[in-house]
Amino acid sequence: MNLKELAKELGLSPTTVSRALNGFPEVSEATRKRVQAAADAYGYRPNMRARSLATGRAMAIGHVIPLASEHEMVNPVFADFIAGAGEVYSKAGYDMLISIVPEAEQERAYEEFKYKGSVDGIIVHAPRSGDQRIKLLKSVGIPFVVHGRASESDESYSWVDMNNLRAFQRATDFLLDLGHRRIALINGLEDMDFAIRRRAGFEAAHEARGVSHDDSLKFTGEMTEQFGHDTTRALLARPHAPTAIMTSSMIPAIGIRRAIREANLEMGRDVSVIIHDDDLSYLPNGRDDPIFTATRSSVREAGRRAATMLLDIIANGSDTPRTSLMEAELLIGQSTGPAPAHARTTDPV
Amino acid sequence: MNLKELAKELGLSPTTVSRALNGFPEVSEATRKRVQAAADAYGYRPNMRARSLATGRAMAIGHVIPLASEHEMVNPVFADFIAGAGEVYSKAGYDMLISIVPEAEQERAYEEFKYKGSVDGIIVHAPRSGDQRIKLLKSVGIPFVVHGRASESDESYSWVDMNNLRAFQRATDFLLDLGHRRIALINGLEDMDFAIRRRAGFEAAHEARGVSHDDSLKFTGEMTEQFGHDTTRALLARPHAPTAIMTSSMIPAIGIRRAIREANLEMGRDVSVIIHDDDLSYLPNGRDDPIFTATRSSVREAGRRAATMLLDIIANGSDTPRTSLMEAELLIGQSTGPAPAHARTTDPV
DNA sequence: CGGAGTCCCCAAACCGTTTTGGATGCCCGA
DNA sequence: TCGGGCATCCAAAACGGTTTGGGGACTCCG
Repeated sequence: MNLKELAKELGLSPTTVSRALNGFPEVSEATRKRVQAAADAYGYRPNMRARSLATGRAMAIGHVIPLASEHEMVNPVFADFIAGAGEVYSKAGYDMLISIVPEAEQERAYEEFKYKGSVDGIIVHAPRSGDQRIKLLKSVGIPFVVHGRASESDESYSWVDMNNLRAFQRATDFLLDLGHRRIALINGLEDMDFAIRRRAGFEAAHEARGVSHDDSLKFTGEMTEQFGHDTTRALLARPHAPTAIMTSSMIPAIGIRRAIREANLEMGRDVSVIIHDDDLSYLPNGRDDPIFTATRSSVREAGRRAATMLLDIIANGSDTPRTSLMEAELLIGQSTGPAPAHARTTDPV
Repeated sequence: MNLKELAKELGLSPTTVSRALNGFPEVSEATRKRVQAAADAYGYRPNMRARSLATGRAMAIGHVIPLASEHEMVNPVFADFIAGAGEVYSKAGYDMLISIVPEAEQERAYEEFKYKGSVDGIIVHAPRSGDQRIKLLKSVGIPFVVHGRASESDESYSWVDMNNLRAFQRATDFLLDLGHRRIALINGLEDMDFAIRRRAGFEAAHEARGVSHDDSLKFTGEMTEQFGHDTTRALLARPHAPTAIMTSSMIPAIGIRRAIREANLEMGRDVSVIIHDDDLSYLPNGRDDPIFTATRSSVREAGRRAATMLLDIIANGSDTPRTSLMEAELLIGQSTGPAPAHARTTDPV
């Protein structure tokens, strides 16, 4: 059942039917009701392709999510981010288009989205240091919002981000307060923006107290369970093992915990651990008595905000870029405690 | 730059340009090359909305993924399944549309996909016992492939599934061989098809040997870390605790391991654990020496197969439904061992 | 009574492709 | 010489909506 047929059925012109259904004022209330009733009865739904061809709006948002090159890994936080964004889209009648492409083909994916006319806006995921994509998208001229920020970019653009620096600075402070002096950082890939900022927070906290921090305790890699485990095992085998470990996600933290147990040590007593918790629905850290002491910020909420922001930019234009910075909570759990006495002596390194 | 402009630029009709670019034979090789060169030079990409309006094909596949009602959880295996499917789509020039909706609104989502004309086919996720969606989709008349099967349905339809029954039967057999007689099953939600089949395999293995199995050792719930942990803790506190635990996913297994350690027991010695491993990219179980003994079947590969099958059905029609059953490997890891001697006596229950 | 203003409605153009149904010119064989 | 076949191109009609630019009927007012 299409518009023309419906119009004929009603003895009206397609124009009037269209206007009635879209709530234009040039149609009497009586006929509007009649049209609406008929549309419901026949189960009429306007064809989106035709509509968007006519209006020029695709009523869809594109997400390009990169496959980390090495293990073709898809970052598990995307699932929750997308769930948050999807909520907003479906309320607004928008579709969500997802394109999963190898790291290297991302730029082509953006251009295709634009030129094929299949989306009205784009969410940029996982920005890296000096990311080229932002420049590209600005030149392409399509509305977009970045989840995160591109570190060394002087371009201005809209973004939703968590205060990574502050979160990790606070967490590091907390460990320093507990007497820890050798703290390891098991971080995300080196050039990911979030990893850079977290590292900066980690280092700032040390420097504010004049505590030395050396690079042999800092690690970067893809956030897998394996990475957390292997790194921790190697760390604990060192003569002057760290007394605390910070990491960027729940997933490697599980591996860290495994390695600590394998070394017959106890987390929270022998080794303290602080993680960043994205509040993933399937890996809850616990509300009242969290397993891990954590900086927590809901990635699903970030998805909601980014989507809301993007739809707003599409609807109202953006003279000046919008930004939204979320602060993380610091939740004390069972995985942290004072540094063991024998380690409290001056750092021998 | 659209087709009309390009045609004018070339001094040709839109018809000829369209045919040249789409490889029709009615255009000379010379002009085809000239058109192709001009298209490349101007960076022309056909507008997908217009094209699909004209052809009637949307060149997009829809995935409706349900939000588990209680915790609004999005199943983390979707990420990998979608990564696999996405690979296939992008090679074939298809887009992927994702709609994340609360459990209850799924049917509406399917109808919208169809009537709005935004997709050519649909992948059905997470079928449940006696699922109504299959009947709905057949009546709606849109090609679809189910990831999994709907247990009590007599309808015929296309699906890609893993041999859940056989996998869990083999795994249970393996535990029985090792002398275990009290085996717990921490399974997915009761009416999920995969959970039903796995339970059936679990029970079949027991019955084949005349080993009793009682329902007090079987649990169903959403596959979170917490669920695995809490259930295991309760189990281990029982007077006649089970000596082995089977579970449906890596995620609860992590909680199971945590609970075992908290009880000062050792996995693989005091309590054996077998999991099903979906081979998620961010939670690798290890290749050569797996952490968990596991039945393994790549959900990403399932995504590839389902997508390939669906595209084939769309292209060639489907007189008879297609099916693809994947067998899981049984990988021996560190989490299993012979039943402890003191438990080998006849089951006191 | 005539003209202006409103209220409803409609015919036709348009969005950017594909596809149908020729049209043109040329070569070839009868 | 003429008709048929072939190669190459094109004009116009779809596809299913929205939007522009009126137009008729009615009311109101001078």
